[in-house]
Amino acid sequence: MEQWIAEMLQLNDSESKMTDKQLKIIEAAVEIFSTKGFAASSTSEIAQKAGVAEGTIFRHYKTKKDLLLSIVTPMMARLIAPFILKDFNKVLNSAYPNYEDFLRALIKNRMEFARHNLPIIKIMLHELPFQNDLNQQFKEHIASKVIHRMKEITDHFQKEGQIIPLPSPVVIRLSVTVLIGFLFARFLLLPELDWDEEQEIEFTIDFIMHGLAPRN
Amino acid sequence: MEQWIAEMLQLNDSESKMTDKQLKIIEAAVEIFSTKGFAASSTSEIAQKAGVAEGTIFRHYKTKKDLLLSIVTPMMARLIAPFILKDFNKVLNSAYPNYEDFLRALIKNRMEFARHNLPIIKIMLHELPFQNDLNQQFKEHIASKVIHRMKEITDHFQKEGQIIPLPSPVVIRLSVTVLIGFLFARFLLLPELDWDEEQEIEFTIDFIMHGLAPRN
Amino acid sequence: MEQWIAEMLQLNDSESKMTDKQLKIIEAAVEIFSTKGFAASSTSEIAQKAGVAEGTIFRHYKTKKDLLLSIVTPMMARLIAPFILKDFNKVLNSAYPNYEDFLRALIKNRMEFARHNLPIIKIMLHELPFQNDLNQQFKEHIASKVIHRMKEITDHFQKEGQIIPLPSPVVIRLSVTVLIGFLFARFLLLPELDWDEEQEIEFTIDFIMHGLAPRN
Amino acid sequence: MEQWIAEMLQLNDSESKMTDKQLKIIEAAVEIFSTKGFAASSTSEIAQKAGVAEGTIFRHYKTKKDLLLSIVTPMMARLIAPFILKDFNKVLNSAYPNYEDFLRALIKNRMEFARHNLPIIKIMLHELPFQNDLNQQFKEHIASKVIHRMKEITDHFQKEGQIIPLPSPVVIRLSVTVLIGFLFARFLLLPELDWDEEQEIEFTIDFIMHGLAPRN
DNA sequence: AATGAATGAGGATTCATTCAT
DNA sequence: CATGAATGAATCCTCATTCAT
Repeated sequence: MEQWIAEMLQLNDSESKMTDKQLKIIEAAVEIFSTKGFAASSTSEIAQKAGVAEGTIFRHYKTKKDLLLSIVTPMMARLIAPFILKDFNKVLNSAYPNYEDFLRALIKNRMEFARHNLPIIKIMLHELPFQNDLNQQFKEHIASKVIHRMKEITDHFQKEGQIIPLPSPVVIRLSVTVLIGFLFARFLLLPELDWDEEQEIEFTIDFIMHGLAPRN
Repeated sequence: MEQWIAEMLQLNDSESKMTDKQLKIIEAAVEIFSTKGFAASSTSEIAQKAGVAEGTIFRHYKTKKDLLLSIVTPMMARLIAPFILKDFNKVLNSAYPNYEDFLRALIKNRMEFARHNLPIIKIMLHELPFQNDLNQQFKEHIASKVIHRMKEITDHFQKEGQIIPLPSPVVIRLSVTVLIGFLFARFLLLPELDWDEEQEIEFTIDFIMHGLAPRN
Repeated sequence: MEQWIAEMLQLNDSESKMTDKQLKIIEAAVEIFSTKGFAASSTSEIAQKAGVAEGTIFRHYKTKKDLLLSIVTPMMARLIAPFILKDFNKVLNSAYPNYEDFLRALIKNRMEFARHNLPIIKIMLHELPFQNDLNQQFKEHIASKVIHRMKEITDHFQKEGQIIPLPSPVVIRLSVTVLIGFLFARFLLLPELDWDEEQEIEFTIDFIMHGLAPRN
Repeated sequence: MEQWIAEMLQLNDSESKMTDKQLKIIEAAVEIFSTKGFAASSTSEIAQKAGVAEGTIFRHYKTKKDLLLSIVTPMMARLIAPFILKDFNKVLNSAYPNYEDFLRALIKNRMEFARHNLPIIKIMLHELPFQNDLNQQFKEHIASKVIHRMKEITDHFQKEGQIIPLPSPVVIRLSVTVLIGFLFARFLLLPELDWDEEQEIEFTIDFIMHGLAPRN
């Protein structure tokens, strides 16, 4: 778990170098928050698991909540990374000649993302409903952007006649719903199953494509 | 909120009379648990909101956890009520000549259920990952039954050639995913929107039906 | 255990008839007080063990402390019963021609008493240091009487030259110490041992008699 | 005789990495436990008397029970210190040519011990019957060792013909009973009396020696 | 930067006692 | 008489946070 956390945080905080202890604290916090929930986790347990004195946590993070935010906030950005890449439009026009390819790329990309960031994603899911600031941050900066981009894409493929001309919120909802449903089943609900991911992905995409195919 | 709670608990405890205070406690607990999460809710706050001495809570529920279970456990049963109705088979064969009708009945039924039990459903969703006993209860008594029934239904309509002969777990996952995705969006993610439920339901069903239509 | 408790309390409260429930309460209290100590015993546990509602205890005994006193106080009187029998002087002069016989009678009598009242004796021992009123009661009404009588007896046998003419407090202390030490070992310290009581008593008396024999 | 004192103090010093506050806590706890009993003492009262926040107690002692044990357990060892000194055998053979001298040394030694540790001894006496772990600890590590040593000594002096050849448990019981009886009377039962300790000790030893003298 | 002792407000829970039924 | 629901003060204990070192 260490590498990707360091990596992830360096992305965001490229200038502020993390101490070794600081990293250990984040690692411990991620594990404990993700298994017990934020409210049920104690800073002393985190300190212990991090091999750090209790006070040390508060030298780096003013409050327990701060610690949470320092974990979840950067993850938010990465959650929508594929939707805000600068060359997304280019990609949109050239790389994905059809909705199916786009879906396949998206699903695979987010799948790897989920695979490597599962604990933090869990934390995010659990705390979004309770932490108002997180919730707002999510709605304002994340959801709106994803929806915006998805709308562009949907419009694009609808114009091309590739998918059914339903209102774009409906198309987005249906697509995303199935996509997230798959990830949810794969990683959260039944992670212990022996999934044939390739095949499931194809079933899933095929399902969406037929569901959204223009009616004749 | 009072009526349906009373109703719900009368279902379960038709003989055991709840005190007035006990009911107040449950109501307060439901509201507080659902807005702050179990771990972040304090019994003293519950007592205050219920207009009851804190000790009174513990006269009726040995533990805070007990109070949670007394709220969530009966809800579990009702969660799958439509799947274990005695006359389900009859219904299956006669009332729903096709998968579409079945889906429509199911989606509408669960929609009403969600509408009337939203707070407790929230509690359930939030606590399932953290309360091991709840989780196990859910997997053993709820999920397995739903899956079992869904498999029967899927097999039935697959035999009739109404839906694509994919492995039933896949069919179930795709159907349920879309269904739950809709309920989730409607009631949890964007409840403040002005939904045209009838139309959304039709879009959703249409999407599933085309997604699962036999390929020619 | 029931009979002797009833008996004991009827001795004291010969006029006020105990309810069945009241008796049950006393029985339960004796058992629980003696195994957990007064402070660590809860009235609710007593009520439960007595098969009685919590409130019922307080109908008969105004406070938990009252309940304790109602158990211990009558036992106090019986503790010194042999020392205040009306015909004690007669007995003194006629029945016990020597100190040895007196000791033997005393030791056997108190032994039976201890055997039949062990739990209450335990309660008394444990609570005497903590309950000031009990303590005072004990010193004023019990200890002083025993000492007074013992002094008479000691004086008597010292005058007869049967025992060493030490100050009577010393003689009393040594005699009583050995006696109680034996009872303590027999019933409290090592009750599970297989005691040959007759022999131990003879050893004990012989020890005291030689220890107090006039020096030549 | 100073040796065991030195040793005893080393026992105490070795573990003293005590904070000032920690010491205050122990002092307060000893006083309150000894006057009200463990169960009737509240941690808040201890904290108050120690001039410390209540939380501080639990930083040093996980549990109220832990606090009790940290007071009583080391006292247990010191209770039998004179019986487990390494050079006890030497002492046995050389320093105490007769049982009387041994008794005198023992009684004086334990008397000083009692004088200086009265409150903790009280705590021990009160809690031994209720705290199972303490009880077991006492029986296994303390009582058995004392009895073992006493048996050696008794055997020794019986072989020399100095004391009556009764079964050693009887001899031990009688000796210890009188000794403890004296300490009990002196320090617990009638501490306010103006004791002539030297004389009482001599009376007591004389009593035992005559009681255990070989019959002719 | 790091520690860890100290804090005190707040946590869940227990308890003796009361009172309407 | 007996009940048992209700109480609220008190209990033991936890926790996030501070601060002197």
